[in-house]
Amino acid sequence: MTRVTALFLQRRRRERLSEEEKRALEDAVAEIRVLPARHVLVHQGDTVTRSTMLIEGLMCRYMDGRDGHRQLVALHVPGDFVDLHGFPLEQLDHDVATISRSKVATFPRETLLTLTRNHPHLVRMLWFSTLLDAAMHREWIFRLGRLGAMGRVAHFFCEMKVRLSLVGLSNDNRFHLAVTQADIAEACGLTPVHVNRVLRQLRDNGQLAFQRGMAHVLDWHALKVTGEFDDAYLYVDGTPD
Amino acid sequence: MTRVTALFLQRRRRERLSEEEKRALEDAVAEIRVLPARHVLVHQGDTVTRSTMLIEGLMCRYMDGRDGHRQLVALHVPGDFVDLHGFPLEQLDHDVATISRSKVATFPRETLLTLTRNHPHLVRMLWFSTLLDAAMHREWIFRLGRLGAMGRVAHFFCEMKVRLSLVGLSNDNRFHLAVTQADIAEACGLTPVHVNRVLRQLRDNGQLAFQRGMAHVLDWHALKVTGEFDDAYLYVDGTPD
DNA sequence: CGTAACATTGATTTCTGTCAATCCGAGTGG
DNA sequence: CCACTCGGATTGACAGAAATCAATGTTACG
Repeated sequence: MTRVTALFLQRRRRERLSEEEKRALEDAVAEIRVLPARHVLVHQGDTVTRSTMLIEGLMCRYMDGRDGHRQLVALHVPGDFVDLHGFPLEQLDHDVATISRSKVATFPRETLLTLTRNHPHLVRMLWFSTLLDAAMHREWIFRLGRLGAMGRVAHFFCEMKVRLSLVGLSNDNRFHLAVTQADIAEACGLTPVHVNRVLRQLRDNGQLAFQRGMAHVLDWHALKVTGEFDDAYLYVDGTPD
Repeated sequence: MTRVTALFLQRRRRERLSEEEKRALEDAVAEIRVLPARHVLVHQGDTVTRSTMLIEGLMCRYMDGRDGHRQLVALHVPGDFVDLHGFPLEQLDHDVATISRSKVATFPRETLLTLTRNHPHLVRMLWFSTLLDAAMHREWIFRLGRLGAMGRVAHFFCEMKVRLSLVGLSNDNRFHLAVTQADIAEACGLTPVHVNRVLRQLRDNGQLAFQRGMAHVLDWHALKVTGEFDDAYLYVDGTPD
């Protein structure tokens, strides 16, 4: 029997979850839903009464600027909790939305509270998963603060390739990523027009081809150099699961 | 008797710590040390055997780029844990260092593990404090991705003013912040030269004066507008503005 | 087949980085 | 007490990167 939570922390460097813990987490799922593309799940300031894990699809977290421009602060792939930060914080400081059509599992806040009482070790795993988000946030800060446009886009694709690989959604050098150039722009702090030019350069350089939601890494080493990418911050587990 | 941990989560929107929890946290302090300015406390990749709370001074977390440029990912004021992320993560993905001479309290990892077993509610407060860091990371992503140079520097000073106020280090519109223009540049993803020009503009605009480590907010409202600043992400407890 | 969303391209402007010099203030030693 | 030095701050001239403005092209889909 495959569990909807099977991808949670998959292949991450961490203590193992016991069978009992896995079952407890699985049993905490109250509901499984499908959300349409471009659907806002949580609004900034909402009081959080449940947490959500992404099972299939692509979701993001973002903040709004005064001029209406959005800045993505996270992109979520299957296996990620998309709003677990709201569990200790009780309110969220940002919006959470789908990018493509997504299947999600819902964990009621009350059930999670019970879990934390009965499974202290599982709590540390949940905590760990939110700190993985924080580590990715830090890397995004680095990306935006220190890299030029080429580096930012290259770094973005490097991260997505590794994260999708971890959950079995990229085997060779291709992977599906249902984002538009405008989404990439919102993630990388650029304009869509400039993202377009950068993608062309990466293609012409023979590093990366991206079109219609399909990324093809042409030269992984070169792409990592361009994006100054090192996957240490993703806490990938060396040992097989 | 004042506790060294008295400033922890001070004036943050959260459940209260009981007297017993406060005592347990205080008792977990193994050592109090003074670190010189510009001293690296934790290196990227180090295995974390203890956690550190800043009592007095100013510290930062940063990542190194290939060309030797640093990017700050966090700035810490008294009352902050500077490396609590390392407790669940076990290793850190970034460096932690002092900016000015700092007094810190040390919590051995083992002691914290015991705490988490005996005080489940306190664990959620520690978790909360790391997610406050994550919320600040997100705001920094927004700052870098969506604001121009003026906005970034204005936003930076807005955040520091609010955070220092929370721990009693800014009463009127002045506060001491022992950073150089180069530090501000590393936090805001700019060059020191450009930070200098922006500071001059902010001074000429009558919004902010900063010299020799002393910031003077001349027009709080205007500064917040320039930095598109809203303190919601700091989870301040019952703030009058 | 028409429409809307997305992608592409070129021309131009604006902003920030780079380079290079100078200035200033605090602490130091003669 | 006064040169000296050094880190940090300041300024100006210039180059380069990315934004902006404005079309045009392409694809998916009802």
